Amino acid sequence: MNESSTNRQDCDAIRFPTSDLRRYAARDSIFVEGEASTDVFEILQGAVMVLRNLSGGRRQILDIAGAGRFIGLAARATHDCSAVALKETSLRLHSDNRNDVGPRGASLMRAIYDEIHRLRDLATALGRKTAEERLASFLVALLDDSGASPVEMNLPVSRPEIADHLGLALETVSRNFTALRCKNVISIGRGARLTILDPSALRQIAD
Amino acid sequence: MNESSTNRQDCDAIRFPTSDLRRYAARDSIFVEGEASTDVFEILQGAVMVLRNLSGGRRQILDIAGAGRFIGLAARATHDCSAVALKETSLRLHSDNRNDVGPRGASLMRAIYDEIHRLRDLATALGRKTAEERLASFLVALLDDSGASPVEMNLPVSRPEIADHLGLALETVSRNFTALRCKNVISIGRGARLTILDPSALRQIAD
DNA sequence: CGGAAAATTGACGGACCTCAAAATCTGTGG
DNA sequence: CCACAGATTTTGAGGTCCGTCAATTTTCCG
Repeated sequence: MNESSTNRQDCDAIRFPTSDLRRYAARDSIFVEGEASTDVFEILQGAVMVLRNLSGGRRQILDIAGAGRFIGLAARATHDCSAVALKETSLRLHSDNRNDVGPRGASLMRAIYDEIHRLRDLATALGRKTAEERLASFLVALLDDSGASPVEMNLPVSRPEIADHLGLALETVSRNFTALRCKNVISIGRGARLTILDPSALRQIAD
Repeated sequence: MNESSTNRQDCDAIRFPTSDLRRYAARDSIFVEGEASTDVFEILQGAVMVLRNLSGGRRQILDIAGAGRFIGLAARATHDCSAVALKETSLRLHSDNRNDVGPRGASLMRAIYDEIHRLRDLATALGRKTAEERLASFLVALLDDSGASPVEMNLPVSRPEIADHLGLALETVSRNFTALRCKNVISIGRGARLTILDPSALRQIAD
């Protein structure tokens, strides 16, 4: 029942069938839980979310990754989660050669270690942090991802997606955005625009 | 103010200074968050928990690992979490040679991939599962860890530790043990003794 | 400008937490 | 073997943070 844009078979994804480059439009599926896994993807442009689906329409967004990041890591026979493009995205394929010891193998290894670190952060937030602490942690992670200190940024995802990343209801996310704004820690602009007014206060709240 | 048994410097841990084997008593610290990380440990006997500490005495137990498992994976300059022995435990040290392509490197790689898979399971449980679903998921993981299908098992951890693993209060854990018992899914014996009466029902609840 | 989508805000309820007491288990000594 | 004390687990009562449902406001975009 879904329109073709969410289907890998007939979208931009295979525009370069003989190349190791692939392009996706917003909401395009990159890979699906249970699918045979062969490759690792490097994000050249755009953004991707990695998620698990549960019964009852529930979902957990495990990662929100931008340019420079790898996805599809650590799959053995099949993927244990799905990946969806958040906007126009181009990926480079890397055959998952675990025995590659050269510079490419080293950067994959580093990416795998970062993945574990991020998942530990996420599990700690989901298990033992309050809603406000989770939101602050999320914003700090975005801040750190973006290299230097871009006090002003564009949120890569909307409220429902932040909620499914932080294990909250979207209304709770909205309420805590407001709470942080009232404390003058952030400033909320039009649409996805957001300014971190007080990064150190944000980090302190994030704990 | 703590007795020496919780201190790495003066416990059994360095009984074999020139060997790659180390022994720990229950509650001994194996490594601590922030500590320089050099090696990976293979659990030969015993059990270990890996955890993060937060402000306010909160903690998140990220992993509960038994014999055959590796811990200390994915540390770069320093460990990003701590590890504590749950009982008498012996570990073998592996220098973390990421460029090892041989059989040892392959088994480390497999362990790293398993680690990521487990962390994704945990994050999904903590973010989007109910208390009963989390407890069922925990018991299913123990069941699968233990190889075949040992319908009868010994819980490696007590109620407070299960609570800090599942992001719940210990009373909530206890109440949900009772709930599963009332549904005839499990049977609770003396001490840490526990019997899985209906594994498939347990898996269904775990979702 | 105008309709639809997204975000915010409000009221209320529920799942889980906190505090507290009772029950059970463990280990020690008589 | 039993008694007793401490620790662990279970059970109970009440409170709170967050979820659900719903209305309003703001933003998006043709």
